[in-house]
Amino acid sequence: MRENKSKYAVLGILSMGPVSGYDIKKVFENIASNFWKESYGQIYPILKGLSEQGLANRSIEKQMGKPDRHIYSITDKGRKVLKKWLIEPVERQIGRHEMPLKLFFGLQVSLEDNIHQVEHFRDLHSGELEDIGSIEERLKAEKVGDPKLEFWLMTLNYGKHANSAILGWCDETLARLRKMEKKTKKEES
Amino acid sequence: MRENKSKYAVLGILSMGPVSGYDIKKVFENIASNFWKESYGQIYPILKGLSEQGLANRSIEKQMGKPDRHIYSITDKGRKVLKKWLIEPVERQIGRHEMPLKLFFGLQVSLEDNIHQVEHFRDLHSGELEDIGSIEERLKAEKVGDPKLEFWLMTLNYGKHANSAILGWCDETLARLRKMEKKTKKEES
DNA sequence: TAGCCCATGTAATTGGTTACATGATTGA
DNA sequence: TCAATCATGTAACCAATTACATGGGCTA
Repeated sequence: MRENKSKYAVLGILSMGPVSGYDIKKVFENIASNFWKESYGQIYPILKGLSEQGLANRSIEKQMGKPDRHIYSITDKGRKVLKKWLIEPVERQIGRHEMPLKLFFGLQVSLEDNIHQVEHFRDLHSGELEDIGSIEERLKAEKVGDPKLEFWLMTLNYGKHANSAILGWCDETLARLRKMEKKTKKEES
Repeated sequence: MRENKSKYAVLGILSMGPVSGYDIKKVFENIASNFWKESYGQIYPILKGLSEQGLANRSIEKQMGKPDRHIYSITDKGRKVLKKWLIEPVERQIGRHEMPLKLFFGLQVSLEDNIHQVEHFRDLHSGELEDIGSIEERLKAEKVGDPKLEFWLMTLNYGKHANSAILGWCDETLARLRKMEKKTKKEES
């Protein structure tokens, strides 16, 4: 089964209050960037579909000097559909991870090349960890007393665990690769 | 830039020795299932493309009582293209993680529902950890002395770190959800 | 005898990104 | 004055899965 998760992601944002397609993109970029993303090419057609299926209603908000905002609100039917999806058990999904794939073919390049690749990969993820940290601080300040905050912090914590684990793996892997490097140098001499 | 990584994944398998499309699928399923997968719908057209571009050569192996095997071998040009990709730095990729997405909308369902979901998610990943363990033992026995072994173990270690981190997150998250549950019960009484 | 393994491939469909089109306002 | 932000949407394209088509041999 290949369900359209984007549809539920959008419906989920609507469940927290009426927003525009533009706003939805912003939420994913600014709060949930750590585990989700959506492009406009998905969001706008989905919003159209949701209102056609009676899962959301559209109203237009006029602004001066700026384009009109198309605001969508979730309907009772929409909320029901969302809840049904939320309690459905998640399925196992095999992601595609480029870093281990490249290392799987590591014999094709030099140990030095492999080391550079892992070092670069480590940098990417330590940057991500920092980003999560700043989102966390911002939310803790902005959302005091908001009942959503506790759930949002849990999703940020997911990113913290995932990225720290990768840093740990990088360090172990770099140590192993450097050990191999020393060994081959010894054998050469 | 939206590069075709499947092409390099297939080329990478060919770099380790001549194989058929069927074999390639098996390698991903039995050794690399932890970080990669390919469907026949991708593999066969890619192999066709590779031989058209001079990156692989095809030969046919006849078998009795079984269908012919179409064996592909990598060419020098193919090996060069693969190496170029292997040393290119990996890009940051925002995956889509359904579990934190659902938790992001956690307010829409009961704490109990959230707990069930996380418990189920935990089971999935502890199963995955076990799978990785058995692949590791099998490889250690089968591939003694093979220079690829060390690299393959590093990719398995990636899965170990990633999955252990998720288990840790699940435990923390379950504790937090249960604490919230107790608190709401107290408030009700 | 039902179902899985062997083995190759194509066609249909869905999922997702990127480019394009439009245009005013604001800040560096 | 250049770039960014605000704001909505479509069209073209690429990536990937699933279903379909074929068919013999093996095993529970």
